[in-house]
Amino acid sequence: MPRLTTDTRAQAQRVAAELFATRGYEQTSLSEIAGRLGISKAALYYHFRSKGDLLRSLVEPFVTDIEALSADLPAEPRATLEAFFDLCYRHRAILLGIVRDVAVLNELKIVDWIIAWRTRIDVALAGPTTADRVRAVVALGGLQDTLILFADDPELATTIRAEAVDAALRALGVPPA
Amino acid sequence: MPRLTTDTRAQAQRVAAELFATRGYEQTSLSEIAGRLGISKAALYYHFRSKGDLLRSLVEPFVTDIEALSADLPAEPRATLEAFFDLCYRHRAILLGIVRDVAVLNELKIVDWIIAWRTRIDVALAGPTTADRVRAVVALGGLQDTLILFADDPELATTIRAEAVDAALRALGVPPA
DNA sequence: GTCTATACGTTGATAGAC
DNA sequence: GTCTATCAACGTATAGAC
Repeated sequence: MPRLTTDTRAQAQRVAAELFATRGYEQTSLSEIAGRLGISKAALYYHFRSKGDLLRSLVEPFVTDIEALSADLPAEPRATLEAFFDLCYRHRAILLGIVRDVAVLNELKIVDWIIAWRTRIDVALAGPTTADRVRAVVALGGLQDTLILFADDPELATTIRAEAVDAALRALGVPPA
Repeated sequence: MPRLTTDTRAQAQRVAAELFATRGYEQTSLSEIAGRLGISKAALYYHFRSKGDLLRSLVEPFVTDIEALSADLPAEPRATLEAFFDLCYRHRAILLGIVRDVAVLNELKIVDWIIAWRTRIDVALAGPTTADRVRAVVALGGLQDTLILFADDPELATTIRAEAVDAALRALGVPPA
């Protein structure tokens, strides 16, 4: 017998991710999540120690993937930008949630970690000086904004990806191959 | 006799802008604002009808300036990008607050307005097709990210501005003059 | 203009029955 | 695993004295 969605924990994560993405973390109450699942708030506490714990369980796969990427960055700038785009695309649900309520990064206490990670990619992409970093910020930041502003566009992973990577590459100031 | 900071209302706005920028809107309580001012929570309600009203009073000048710019856009892409940067720079305090907690845009009920305004600038800068808009998003988004990530850098308005505008211009794909 | 006091809702979280 | 019941803490907002 195939089990479809029997796992309450996984369902709660799905619903939470969706609500966080639209309302933001703080604006989403556990009552609301429980309500959608048709269970009580207290039942949620059987599956998650706290609200922050639920959030952490969503962000964790994202963090793991980022670690993997930044530990093994491609040599070519274009490949790096594509890998970055694809990674953010895969985790676009939780990415939207974070963008919607950046303050959660404080709660997660991973702000320093994020800065370190971004800096590593920035330097690898553009170089160590401030001017280099500015170019990297425009490129990566712009690329990421694409994922947010075209979040609902069905062509996000194809047409838009290609055009966005091209634009980011130009922003970087890398001579065309 | 010179009046320095006698106006409680203005002081409240100053403190609120600062707290919103660091904690985000929802995370900032009126008690905290009142506490910093050395007055009571209730006293705040003399100056502002509600918490949302206080927020609106901060965002209003930003909105006004954006209206002015988008009603009279420069002809040259570079000038447009510079004007956009300078506008965001002038209002960087409240901009940071919004970024910190994008959900406030729902509260302000200006989401549709923002989308319309961004679209207008995007089209003027790059053109009407989706591909055009992607380039514009990378350019403007990247530019704006610069203001956030280098918010504390003293060279933001000078060196960084120049480098960022150049990068955004390249992202746009405009042939160098 | 600012205060104290208070009303009233909602939140995250816990205890204990089933 | 899920429930009901309950908690303390904090939120916005109001009433009325000074």
